Amino acid sequence: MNTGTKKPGYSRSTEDYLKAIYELESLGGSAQTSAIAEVLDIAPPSVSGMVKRLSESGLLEHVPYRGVQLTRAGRRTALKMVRRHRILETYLTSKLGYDWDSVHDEAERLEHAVSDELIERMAMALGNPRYDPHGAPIPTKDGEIEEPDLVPLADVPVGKTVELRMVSDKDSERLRFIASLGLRVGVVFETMARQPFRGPITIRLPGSKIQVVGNELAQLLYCVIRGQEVG
Amino acid sequence: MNTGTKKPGYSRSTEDYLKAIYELESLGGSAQTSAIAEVLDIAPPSVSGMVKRLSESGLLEHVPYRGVQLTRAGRRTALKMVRRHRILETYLTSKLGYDWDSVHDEAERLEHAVSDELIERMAMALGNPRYDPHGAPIPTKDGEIEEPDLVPLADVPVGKTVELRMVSDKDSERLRFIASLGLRVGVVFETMARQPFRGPITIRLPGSKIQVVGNELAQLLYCVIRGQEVG
DNA sequence: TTTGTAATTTAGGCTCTGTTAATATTGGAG
DNA sequence: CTCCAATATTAACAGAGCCTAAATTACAAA
Repeated sequence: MNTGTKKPGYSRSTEDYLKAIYELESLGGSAQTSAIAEVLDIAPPSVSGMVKRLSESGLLEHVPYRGVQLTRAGRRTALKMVRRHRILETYLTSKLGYDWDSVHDEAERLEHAVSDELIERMAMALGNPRYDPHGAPIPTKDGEIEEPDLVPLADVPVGKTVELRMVSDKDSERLRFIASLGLRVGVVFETMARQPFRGPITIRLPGSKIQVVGNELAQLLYCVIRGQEVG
Repeated sequence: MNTGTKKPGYSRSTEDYLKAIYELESLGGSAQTSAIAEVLDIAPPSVSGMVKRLSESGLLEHVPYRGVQLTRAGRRTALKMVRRHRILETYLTSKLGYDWDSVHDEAERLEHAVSDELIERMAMALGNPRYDPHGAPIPTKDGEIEEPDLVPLADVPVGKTVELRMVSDKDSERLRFIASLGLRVGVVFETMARQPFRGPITIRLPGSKIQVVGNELAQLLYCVIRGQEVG
């Protein structure tokens, strides 16, 4: 009577791989071995080995030399890890006074140790938030996630009013720098000018504060365009 | 210039062994291989192997066939784990609505994943508590722990007024049963009678509620004697 | 079509932490 | 003092997950 749908209980490594692969898939269709290796800071042959084990467990499908795709079961677990990570980040920020640039590492470790119950209690205590402190959408308990339609600041035309909606949580230094420019999730500002050749972008923040943002950074600042300045 | 005192970063297993050995030492002088194996639910030869590695790391001293004792470094780490565990239990109980019978397992996993900073933030949010929900003393940040002088209820003479101060957190079912008797840390009651031959003890709780407690359970209920009833 | 380069996988090894089976030591009972 | 039972250790091995070096495959450029 055991249909194989008991308590999964995957290893820390397994959880890390699934989450990483999920995040790579969200960007471009399927995840390459070398990309996984890069994200997890592991040698590519180690990834080959692990991918084999994970595909034998039915968590992903592997076409040798081509890449990897999560199965339904794999995606379910990956989304659970994403939910855990983002609830944890939100909790640490709202309830324990962490800054948005210091929650990532803590959540990265805790996400493997918490129970479902603890996560749901935290979510409850937070009023079931839909976004984490970096603006990333939090998957629901049953694995649904909003796919927000955002534009990197680097691609916003000049003269638009935009709202900053999401920033990558990975690099703590970068987050500190972003905050030091006066940028935070929810801030509304205007694009004033952009230099050619992937040059920096000038923006006007609330209070008419002017800042210049390099192109590389601007690619990681995800915005919604809210309106258009009168020329 | 590396004196070997950098960031420890011990494995999950190492942390479990050290904590278990610390707790065994608190009961009877030194920890036997079989006792460690029992507590950690591991085969004795595995313990022999691990003990060898831990003693090579300078965390404990091992006299073959005799037993094991923590070194200063070992005790420091053990007490850190105990602090983590007890702060976590307290936090989960006070801030996230857990019952005293359900916090142990959660804390057991989290204690390996949290950072020092998170524990200190939790402790701060709780007002630096000195006892966990089961009445166990919480070691300070620098590894000092109160050694409360408590008497098992089983050893309290009849006719005394006592306060329940501490209960083992290990067995969730037992904790539920204890609570169902009306017993909680801090409750003051009187010993009314005791049957011979390790028989049960009759107590009178606040509101004159009478309960009977088996001897085995009574050995795990640690009390202070507060006064004496007039014969 | 051939060929070079980059990406990937296979082969072989290592550490950690666990297992069981066999052996050694200790300490108490006779 | 001897011997047995309990306890502990050693030996041999397993598997997860990492590594490097060598072999293989894919793909694009010539």
